[in-house]
Amino acid sequence: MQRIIARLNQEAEAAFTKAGLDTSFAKVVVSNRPDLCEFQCNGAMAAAKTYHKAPIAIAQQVLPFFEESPVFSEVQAVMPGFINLKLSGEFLAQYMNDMQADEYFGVERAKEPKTIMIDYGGPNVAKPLHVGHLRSAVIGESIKRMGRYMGHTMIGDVHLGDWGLQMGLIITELKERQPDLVYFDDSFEGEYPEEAPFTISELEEIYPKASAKSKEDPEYKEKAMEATHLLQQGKRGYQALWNHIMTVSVNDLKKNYQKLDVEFDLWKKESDAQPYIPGMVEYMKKEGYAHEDQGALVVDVKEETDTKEIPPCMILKSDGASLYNTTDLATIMDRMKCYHPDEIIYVVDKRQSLYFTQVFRCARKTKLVDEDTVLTFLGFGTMNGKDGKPFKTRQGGVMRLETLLNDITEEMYKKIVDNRSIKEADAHKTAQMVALAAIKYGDLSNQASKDYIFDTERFTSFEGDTGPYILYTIVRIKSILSRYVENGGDTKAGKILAPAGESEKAMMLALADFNATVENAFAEKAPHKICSYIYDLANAFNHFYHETKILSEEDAERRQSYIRMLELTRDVLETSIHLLGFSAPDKM
RNA sequence: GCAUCUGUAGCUCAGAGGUCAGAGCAGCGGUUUCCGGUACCGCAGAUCGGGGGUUCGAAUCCUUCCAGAUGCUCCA
Repeated sequence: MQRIIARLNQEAEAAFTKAGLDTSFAKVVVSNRPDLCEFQCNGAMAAAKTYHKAPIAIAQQVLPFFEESPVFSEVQAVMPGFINLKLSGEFLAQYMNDMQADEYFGVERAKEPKTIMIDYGGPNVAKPLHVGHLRSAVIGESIKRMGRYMGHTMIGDVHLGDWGLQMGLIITELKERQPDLVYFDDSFEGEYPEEAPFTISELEEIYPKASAKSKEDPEYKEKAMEATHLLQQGKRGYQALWNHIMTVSVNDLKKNYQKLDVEFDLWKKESDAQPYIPGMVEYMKKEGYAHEDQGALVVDVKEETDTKEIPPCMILKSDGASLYNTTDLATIMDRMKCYHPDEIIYVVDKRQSLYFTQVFRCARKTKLVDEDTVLTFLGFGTMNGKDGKPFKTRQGGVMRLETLLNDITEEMYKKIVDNRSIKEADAHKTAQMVALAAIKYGDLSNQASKDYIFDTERFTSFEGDTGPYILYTIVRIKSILSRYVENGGDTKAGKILAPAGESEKAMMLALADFNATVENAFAEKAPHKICSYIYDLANAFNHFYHETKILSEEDAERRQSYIRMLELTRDVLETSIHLLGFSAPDKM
């Protein structure tokens, strides 16, 4: 469906044409003075110079042609040359009815759907998720859902960190503790056990211990590096252990992401990219892209327009080992080969900006991607505590994501039980939903690229610009609708009528903005725009609700119109929060 | 040192050339013959970091200074 603003632009263009003026000046925008008008056209001021006329004279010149249009109920030319516009109620009501009939509530889906891979999550094997993983998961999930809603093929890849020293460390520590395990018996030729010799909590305890030891004890580190090397060479026993580590760890990660309502299409790992490396290195050498520099193999990626020195992209370390760059480039090869995406989006910490600049340039220069393959770096800021410093536990340690989620769920549970009589089991489930809304909305309502302060008290509040407030509004609408149905009402009867009052019209205008909001939010990869949209819509509804008797409205047609409006509002709100990655209960 | 980003009300954030700079929280004052008051309405609170410039018009563009965050080949 055409955006309402696009329709208004058409009207404006027609008016300017009729007035003998260039249509390039005919631009309508949402008013920033809602007390004066709903939309405004500022073209007269821009045109003043071209036509050597006073802006107000130009405004008055086109005004009659705006008046002709059926979509406006009120048009005015005011000093210095603004054209103030109000929409006709009938036009708006028609737009509402069309919107309701549309499966996507007016959103224009992509005419040429793209295949877009989105790399987010980025957890490491054998390490628990901590708060640092939150933003990537939450932002990435939202963008993935927005892209899907727009009709694109979105492929979410968790891009698991399973390569490197960490694995060697775990194997080494395991060997110290349980040297008798068959995995360490080189003469063993039988089948290894199916059961892992450790649980996830043991694994999570082993890794930090091993990591600490390796920092203090060079000999231990040597052993871990050796183990890593043997693993990468394919040593049977280590491979079997690696499989166990993967299985135990991935199962746990999946459980945790599920609690966050985050779902990946692919569980690809850094190790999956390793087979591409030898060929890739060979190719880069042969084509002359890569050269040796201080013993390392690098690709120059600096460009003339750079305002600063961009260091070359390193492909192999001087000891011949691969590194993060190598793996990421190989991953790009893998992705191009398997999915041939039009775009790859990386949702990662913004501090990796320079690094990704290097990788992207290298991939482009060495033609690992097509010329028109878009590589997007979506860097997000740090999640800070109330003191403005990176979020920590009270003890100053890294907080687990699970702990954060549990704490906030507990908090929500108390609030829910305090205020409403609700069944124990329901309260628990509801608390989880509200907690997720609190966390995700709190995160997403900030611009992704900026650092933000995670304020538990503020995010979990039912008042103000918060997730719980949005859910409360949805629940309230649902409650009214179900009461209507209980009393024998038919929610599908009738249609939306022209608004009778100001607050009703304001709500319609808010609803009508849904398509433009979603389209823009996805184009700019800015979930916070959806947040501010639903906050406005929720406010518009609550305002309307407070001055309108809905169920006791005596005029049957008007009552049906109200009900249909509520349905549309509920649907738009629920669709929006789905795009953000959470959902609303029926009661709370 | 160089580079990037950020600086808007007491606090947390929107706004990215257009009419008095918007919210929320905190503060103060209201609204209940109640469809969910975890709501709604109002008041108060801002030389948009400072200076200079471009423009009919600048929080928004340019420039400079100040402050903070971050990053600058063999970690990821």
